[in-house]
Amino acid sequence: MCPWGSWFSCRRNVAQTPRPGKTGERGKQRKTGGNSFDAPPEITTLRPRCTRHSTARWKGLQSFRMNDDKVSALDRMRHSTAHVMAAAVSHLFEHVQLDIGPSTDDGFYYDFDLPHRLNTEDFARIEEEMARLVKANLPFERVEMSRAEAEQMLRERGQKFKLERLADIPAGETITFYRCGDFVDLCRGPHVESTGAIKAFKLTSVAGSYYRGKETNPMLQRLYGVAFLSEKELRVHLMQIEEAKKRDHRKLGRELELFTTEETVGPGLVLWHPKGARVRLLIEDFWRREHLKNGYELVYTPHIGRGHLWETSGHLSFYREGMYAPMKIDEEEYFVKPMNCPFHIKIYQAKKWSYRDLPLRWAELGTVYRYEKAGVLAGLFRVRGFTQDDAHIICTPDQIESEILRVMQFAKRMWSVFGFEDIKAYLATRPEKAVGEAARWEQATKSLEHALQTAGVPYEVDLGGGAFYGPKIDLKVRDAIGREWQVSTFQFDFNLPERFKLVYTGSDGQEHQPYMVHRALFGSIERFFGILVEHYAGAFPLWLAPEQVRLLPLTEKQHEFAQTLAQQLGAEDFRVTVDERNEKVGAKIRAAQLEKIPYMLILGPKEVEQGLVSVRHRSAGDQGVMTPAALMERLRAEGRPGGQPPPAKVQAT
RNA sequence: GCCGGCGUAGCUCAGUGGUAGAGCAGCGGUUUUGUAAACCGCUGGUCGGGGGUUCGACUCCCUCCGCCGGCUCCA
Repeated sequence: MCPWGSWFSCRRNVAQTPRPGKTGERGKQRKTGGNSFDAPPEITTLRPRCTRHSTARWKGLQSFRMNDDKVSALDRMRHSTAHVMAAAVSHLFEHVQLDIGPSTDDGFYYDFDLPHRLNTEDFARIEEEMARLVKANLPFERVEMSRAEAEQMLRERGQKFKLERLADIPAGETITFYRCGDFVDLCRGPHVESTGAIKAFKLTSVAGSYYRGKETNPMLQRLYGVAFLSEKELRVHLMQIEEAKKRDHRKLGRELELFTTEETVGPGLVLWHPKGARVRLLIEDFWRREHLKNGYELVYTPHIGRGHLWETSGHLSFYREGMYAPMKIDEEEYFVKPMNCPFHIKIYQAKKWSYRDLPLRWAELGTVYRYEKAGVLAGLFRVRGFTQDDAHIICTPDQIESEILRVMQFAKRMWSVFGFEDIKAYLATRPEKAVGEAARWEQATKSLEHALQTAGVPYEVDLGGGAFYGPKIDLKVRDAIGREWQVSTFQFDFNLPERFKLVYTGSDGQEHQPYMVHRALFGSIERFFGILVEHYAGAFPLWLAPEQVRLLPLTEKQHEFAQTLAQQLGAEDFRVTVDERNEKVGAKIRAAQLEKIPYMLILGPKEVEQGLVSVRHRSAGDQGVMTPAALMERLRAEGRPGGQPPPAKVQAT
């Protein structure tokens, strides 16, 4: 079983996260879901705002609960707003069963069961009723009760979920209710003094959610809202949501003709259009060159393999639901690959290796196919066919530490080229059920931690959060608008070397089992591309722009000059087109701006006469005239991977 | 997979049971244009697919597909 299981899960966490605009609250759910009752917020401070995938199973973190006095005023207010919303819903609808209603990263939610199907048209009424309760400035009153009293009260009110939540509260713990007007809720608190403290809120969405997050449980209706301490903050938040929407890679992907998916092709299967394919090619070329520079060899492996291989690897027994049905070839079953590792292992096994040959670093942009449930597919973030930027490192025990450090530094540099400087790491250690000797786990975990310390990457430890086959490091990066993305992963694997009986000959002439590390820097090229589109808001830096320069002749009298220039630029490997349409230059500029082309050259009679170009940059605006040579020098400087764009001047796009 | 919403031209969107519309894009003309949209004309649709109700369905019902927001799954 492959190592990518846990990588897989990280990816899922990310992919599942709300679209921009509904930033980050969902992560909270799982944390609160298992709690005994209407839970107060837990550690929001560990995650920056807009964390989009913090659903992560940080078991270590989960056990940590904030004390009441540490709950921020904002969280307290949001939690109280959830109660007010629950009160409003109880007033407006019949037979409301309450579950829980915690605060989230930017607001709150409350889970209910009621016969009426809530929809967005109900929001106005609910908000109105909430506003009424806020205006009445009703006090929140804390009420302690004995378990018997609490049970009786909940039973009288017919609150079956609350009764179950009550039963979860450990014996000896104080049982508290909060009363606000006629609304009483089993809740640990704390709350604001009175509803008047609630300043600015808005209901945002309604969604189904399983009771206690269990698929077999009934599905409740969850109302989400956002809440802030002032109207102004709420407005700013709503504007940020708008900004995130503008960056949605699915929208930009279509507008900029980068990629599409198509119903008759199948969901989760990506069609790369020429412009998107060009960007992808540039990314992949860069990736390959960097890997070769960094001591990797590149390999290629097939898309399908015999069933026997996947039996040995363990995929068929442990991962089959993620794999597509086999195809029969010459009476033999073949499977489309969900992972690349077994093939890399087979390359290793093609000959005998000595300790002198190690470490081996083999990389592949391997396209894999995995079954994903229909409901979870999302743009490029969650697809059924994708390309891993995969590599496997096979080394001796005394090489692992330097190898891990090397990978860490490699990742840092790669991310920085794409403008991601803010990186955080999560070290996941041995879970209860695990394969591999304890000593190996310990050595591997230590080497991971040392690498993090040496590389100076801030990290948190997720105790027991590793996959059963080995410890791992996951990296998160922060994008241009502050959202976090789970991206790279480095995972030890004590399982596959065992299953495939991997060996090398040591200096003692004996056979030893090598260490194996799986790593992906970008995760999946598709998803990385989607992140990049949102990070750059579609305005790729010069080196990645599918079209770098567009020449805009004023009239057809300048076409010839434009073509000559275009040829010169093309000869220098710049990606150039000429807009020869019968349009005014303003219209040509507008088109180029909307296509987010970095440079526009306006060519009129003056330029032709003097042999100059009038340069306009998509964000810096009019740059004046210069010689073609000067322009090319500038393009070369800016057009290196990671090259700096000119200072941006505010410009409406 | 589950809950809710949505699906009308390439795109964005009007259209509440009685002959399918607009803007943009595209195409053809006119215009020869100086840093974010010239003007005129034309083309373009099984109203996501299938079934049903009805004299008549884009509109109402059922079902399937896809998309969006969540939940779940994620060895």
